[in-house]
Amino acid sequence: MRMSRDATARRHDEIITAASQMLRQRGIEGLSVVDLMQSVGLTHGGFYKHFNSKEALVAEATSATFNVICGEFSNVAKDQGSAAALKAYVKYYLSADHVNTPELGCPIPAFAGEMSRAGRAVKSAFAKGYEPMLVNIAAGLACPPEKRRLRAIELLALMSGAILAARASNNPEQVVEVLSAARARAELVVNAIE
Amino acid sequence: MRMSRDATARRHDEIITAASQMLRQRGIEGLSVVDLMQSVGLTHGGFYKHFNSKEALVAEATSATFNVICGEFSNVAKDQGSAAALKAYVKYYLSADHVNTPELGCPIPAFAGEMSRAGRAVKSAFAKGYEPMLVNIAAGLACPPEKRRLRAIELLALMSGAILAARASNNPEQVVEVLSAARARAELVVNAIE
DNA sequence: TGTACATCAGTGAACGCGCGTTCACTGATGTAC
DNA sequence: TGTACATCAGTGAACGCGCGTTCACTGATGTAC
Repeated sequence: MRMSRDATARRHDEIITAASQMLRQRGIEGLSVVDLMQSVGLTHGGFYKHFNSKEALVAEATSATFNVICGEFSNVAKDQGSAAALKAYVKYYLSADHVNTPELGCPIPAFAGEMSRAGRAVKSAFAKGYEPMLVNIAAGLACPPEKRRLRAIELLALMSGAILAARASNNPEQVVEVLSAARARAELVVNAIE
Repeated sequence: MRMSRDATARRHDEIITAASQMLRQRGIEGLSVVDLMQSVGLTHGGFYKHFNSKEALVAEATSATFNVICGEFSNVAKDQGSAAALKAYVKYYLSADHVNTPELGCPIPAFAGEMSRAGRAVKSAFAKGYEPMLVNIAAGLACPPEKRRLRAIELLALMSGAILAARASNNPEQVVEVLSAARARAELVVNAIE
């Protein structure tokens, strides 16, 4: 049965939101079209009325994920300034919460590792999403402007590597250790102390 | 036809070596038993004369991979000291070579992201392999002994995050940028300057 | 040392399963008059 | 505003494919006497 335009658009968003979470939890290869459609209460056949392929869905969901993250970041920045937004983000990024809920977290530790095997559209979406994250982070750094971009890269590498290691660990104490080590270094970088 | 004990042991090692590389190139989910056996000139049926399951193979290959890396590290350390070994490792780790040949590189950026979905044996092998890497890195740091472990964690997070980002990038200039940013920070951490 | 037998690495067909994708069909929505 | 028709989101069966795994079989190796 045909759906109204509004209903269709809402469905599309629902699917993207569900895909965004499933992607971060299970990875690209782990996301199945059947499971995804089931999770929004539909059968799999209708998937291709919304997307040309799984690749197209993953690309769109990847972009959407980065957009949501950057949107939140920018909202905090508007209210409290870039430095405060960065500090809040770093605090969240290097928290046990972020380790334990990958489906709501940063895409980098979640599925950057699959990018080398991913299709063009997905790689491109990922690269396009990575850039504004860097810009947002750089804007909140205390160091001289010309150093900010490189520092932002360092900081994001440090943080994403820490989450990657923490999630790979099977020992709760090691998770705490990794997070606190990364937090200490991140604080120095954010405040430009060295 | 039955093979000699030596031949069987050599075959086992060949399979593990091939699996170790395939694992780092394609990830756990991307490694197929058929392809693996074909790559060492055998048919897939014989796989189960060497391993109980794909899971068992991946666990063994993961351990073997970490062992090889730590072995190389220790050899350099014996010849030239821990500090020199660490510097050499950092130089290699944050090189374009490491970005471009994941099959010979560190397992962390290659497939740590799949650990949350991996089986117990694999997770355990990964965690067991991670620890000695940390010890080796810590031994080469210039900072006071009590700070070494946390610094090693930071350094490994920074480096693995940098390789993760570099490999995910589809822009050669961005790869150079990420590597040089991480190298600058890594040098400070290694030399305990701050 | 020589012979008879048990062992087992490797073969290749077959298995059930989940995957992404296709397709004929349904029926409410949107459009044209 | 009302009617007739075209559109298309969603259904559910079906497709080909690659996956991990099993199994009867082969024949050289290892073992027992």
